[in-house]
Amino acid sequence: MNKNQALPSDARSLPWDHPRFRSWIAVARACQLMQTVLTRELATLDIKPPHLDILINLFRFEGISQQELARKLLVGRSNMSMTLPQMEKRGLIERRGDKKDKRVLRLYLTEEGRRVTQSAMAIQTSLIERTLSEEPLEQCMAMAESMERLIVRLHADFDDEAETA
Amino acid sequence: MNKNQALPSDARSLPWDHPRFRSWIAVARACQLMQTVLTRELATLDIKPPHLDILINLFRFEGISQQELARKLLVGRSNMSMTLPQMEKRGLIERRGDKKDKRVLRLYLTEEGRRVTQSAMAIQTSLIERTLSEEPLEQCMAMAESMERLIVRLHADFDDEAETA
DNA sequence: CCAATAAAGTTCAATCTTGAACAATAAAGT
DNA sequence: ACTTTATTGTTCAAGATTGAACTTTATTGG
Repeated sequence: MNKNQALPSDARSLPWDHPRFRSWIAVARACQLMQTVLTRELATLDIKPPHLDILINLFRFEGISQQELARKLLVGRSNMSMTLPQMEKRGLIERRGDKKDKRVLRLYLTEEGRRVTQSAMAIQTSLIERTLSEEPLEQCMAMAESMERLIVRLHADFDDEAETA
Repeated sequence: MNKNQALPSDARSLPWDHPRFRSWIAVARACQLMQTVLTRELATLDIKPPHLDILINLFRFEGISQQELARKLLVGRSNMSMTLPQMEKRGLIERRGDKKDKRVLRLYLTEEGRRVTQSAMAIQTSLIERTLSEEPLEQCMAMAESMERLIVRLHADFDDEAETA
């Protein structure tokens, strides 16, 4: 019985024999598909999922800084520096310097941005509702709670590895 | 009571009031974090999640064609045409022409590729087990079943929109 | 007050991904 | 047999993302 455990690289005990592994693969696959379909449906508004993520965050947290936004979205600051000016040129958002701290740029939705955000959220919500409608509400809630726990755990790993490096 | 429902673009009834929407956002966020952490841990092997996806599929389905692989991974054929030659140069995989059909290239792992795949799978499995260890097995299984159903539903949408276009 | 350090944002080069146009081969229809 | 249509894989240009180096502004410590 020690034999198998002593050989981590052994072909026995393949990952797909682990129930949690299989479960997670299903989660990842569903996410990827959802993303793909969402990308297609958002095309009518000429925006992509990353833009929607930004818009939704500005919708909820008006006046957030680029840094804070990048952290929330788990992307690099440079990403924001490349993407936000484009969205500004398209008239979706506005960037104004902070009065107190001249380093930070605070972000706001324009009226047009707010309209696009609401249309896009309607598309996303409809897709999600349509896709999850057959799943019992209890099951959805239980899933959400599990995911919240995973997020906490993963964030610990994330920050750990970041400061170790 | 009719007032609110008659205004779909109204600011009331925000997406995050819908329990299924909130649930899915949590799923998406957990996935993204998992991906980020996995990317960091795979760096020691000098491969990235897309490479691992390819390796795992070759591990399971030896002799698969580029087309089939692209379909499984939900990426474009051009992606495979760009990525696979790199992996071939790194000695992880091998591409051999099909005898019957001169159009198709069939994919195989090299010995080195098999070693790397096993190391990478060990990393991924360990990360998943570590992250999901506190979730009851029943809950994991229920989640997996939900996800399988979502995948079926989304795939229907996916194919629909593809052939409509 | 001044030097050192930290933080916010930008720039740039490298890498990934995608979709459209293309070449080669196979399958179908006549 | 032969023209048309499909399929497989490649190429190319455009767009997205990242990490490192850099600039400007704040903060900290002497």
